[in-house]
Amino acid sequence: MTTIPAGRHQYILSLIEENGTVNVGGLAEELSVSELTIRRDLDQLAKKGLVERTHGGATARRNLPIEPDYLQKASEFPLEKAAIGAAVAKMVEEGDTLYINSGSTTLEVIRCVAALGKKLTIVTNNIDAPWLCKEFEHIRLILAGGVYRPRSHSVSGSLSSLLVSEVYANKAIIGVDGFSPTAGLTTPILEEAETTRAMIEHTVGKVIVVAASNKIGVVSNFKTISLDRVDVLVTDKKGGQLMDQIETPEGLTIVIADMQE
Amino acid sequence: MTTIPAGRHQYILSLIEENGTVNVGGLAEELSVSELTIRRDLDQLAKKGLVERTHGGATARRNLPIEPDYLQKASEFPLEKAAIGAAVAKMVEEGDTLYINSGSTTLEVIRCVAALGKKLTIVTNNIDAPWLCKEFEHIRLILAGGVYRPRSHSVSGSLSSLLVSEVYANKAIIGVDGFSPTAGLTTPILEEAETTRAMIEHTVGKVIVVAASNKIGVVSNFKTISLDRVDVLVTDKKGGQLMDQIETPEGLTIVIADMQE
DNA sequence: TGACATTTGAATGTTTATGATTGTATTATA
DNA sequence: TATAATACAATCATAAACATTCAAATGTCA
Repeated sequence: MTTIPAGRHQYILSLIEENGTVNVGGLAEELSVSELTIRRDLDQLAKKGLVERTHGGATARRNLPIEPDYLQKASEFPLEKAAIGAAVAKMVEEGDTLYINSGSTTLEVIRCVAALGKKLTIVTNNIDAPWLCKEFEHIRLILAGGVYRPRSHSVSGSLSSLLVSEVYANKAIIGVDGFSPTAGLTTPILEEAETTRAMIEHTVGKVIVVAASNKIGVVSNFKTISLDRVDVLVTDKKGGQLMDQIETPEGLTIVIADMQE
Repeated sequence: MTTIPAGRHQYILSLIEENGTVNVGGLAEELSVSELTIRRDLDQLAKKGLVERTHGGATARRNLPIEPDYLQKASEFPLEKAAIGAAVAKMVEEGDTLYINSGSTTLEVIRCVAALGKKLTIVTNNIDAPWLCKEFEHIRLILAGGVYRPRSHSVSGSLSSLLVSEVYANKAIIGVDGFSPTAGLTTPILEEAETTRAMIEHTVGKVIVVAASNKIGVVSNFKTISLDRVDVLVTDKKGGQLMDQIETPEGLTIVIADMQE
């Protein structure tokens, strides 16, 4: 038996693949190392997104294997994001061409929208979108080009706008880092803001902004557009309460995504 | 037991193939050399992309989370492709801007080129490239946009050419499905041919074609360009033998990628 | 033969992995 | 809900693996 960490990791993964779960004590005995070492192994595998850590062991993970820090962000408000994704999916109609920008919330939107089974064209700068859509014949996916940004799993910048300037969509689904009545939509990355703005400018129909409650009232670094171009805000229950306290602009529809549903 | 490096390398590879992992101490004892020598062996194999180096040993190279059929294709000539990738990496210089089209061989090129540690700009339509480059700060990766094609893990078509028409590279590294003195470079997909042609037309330096022996003399469906625009062909040993029988065009340099090296 | 490149091993200081210890958090059971 | 058992997190010391540099042995070519 190999005595190197990587060998243990492989073995643990194969065991999880087979049984669905593993427990710390059993592995420690079987591999003749301390339980502490096993815990560290499992933590490392969990950080890579290969297993799901549980009390006393680990279980198989079904979702995408994606980057740890991104994974963490993606699982920040999983229920809220899933609810928002489902709510947006209801607004999409057969034949739509959708602009969808990058972000963990909009990735969830892509997942829900693609699962509808409707014929759609999705134009996005999210690098994970191909992975989600690879099996769906009914989705025509157009990826924006541009400079790759690992941290945000996206491409952006002026080269992205080049493609966007040639495509017109009838709906835009936009995730933001800040949603504020005064500052409008804001993001922490200049290039992302530019690409998102280009998307909105080339949308002839409704602009739908998705934002969980932790984005409401927040102002990030770079402005995308002001709120008057936004038609619909899809948020969670808590976000709806926050919006009640704010003076909502004219013509903005607020949709509360129900998590119980 | 032979004591030459290449012999050890082959033995180590076979052992990894069989067990999934090897450890430094065990190999050193088994092969009667110092652990330092084993480490150097593993480092060399890792540099060629044949194994994955870990603390204490090495493991079989992790596979990308990619489609089965693509995976199968990618592992068709793994040693040849790794050798070709390493050979191309030697031709790349600090500061280069590279066009690299899609395909399993060129993906291997990206892996080798990215591992060099040199500051580079890579422009590609291969959707798996971000995954390979996500940890490399020294690589600026520009992804071409366009319509996503799941089967080939790429984006292509006229929207891709839009971005390509704005970027000029000083080297192009092109994978093909057919390499023929009479028919030139050919691929089975029209859009891919268009995107590849655009890349070559926007390259001011050398055009390097990579093709394992199973592509030499083959004619696929759609022509990319004729051979007179190709400066270098990088192929494997068997491919070199095939090229000897063919009348090589003027000005075409043929590089044989050595697998033992 | 001599100059040179390649391979190998030794010596060095550094990084990583492991296990013991302590106290805290979580789960199970009465 | 209270309590015991288990799993955990945090810290430290030790050991193993590592990177780096140098020098010796080996092979190659002129």
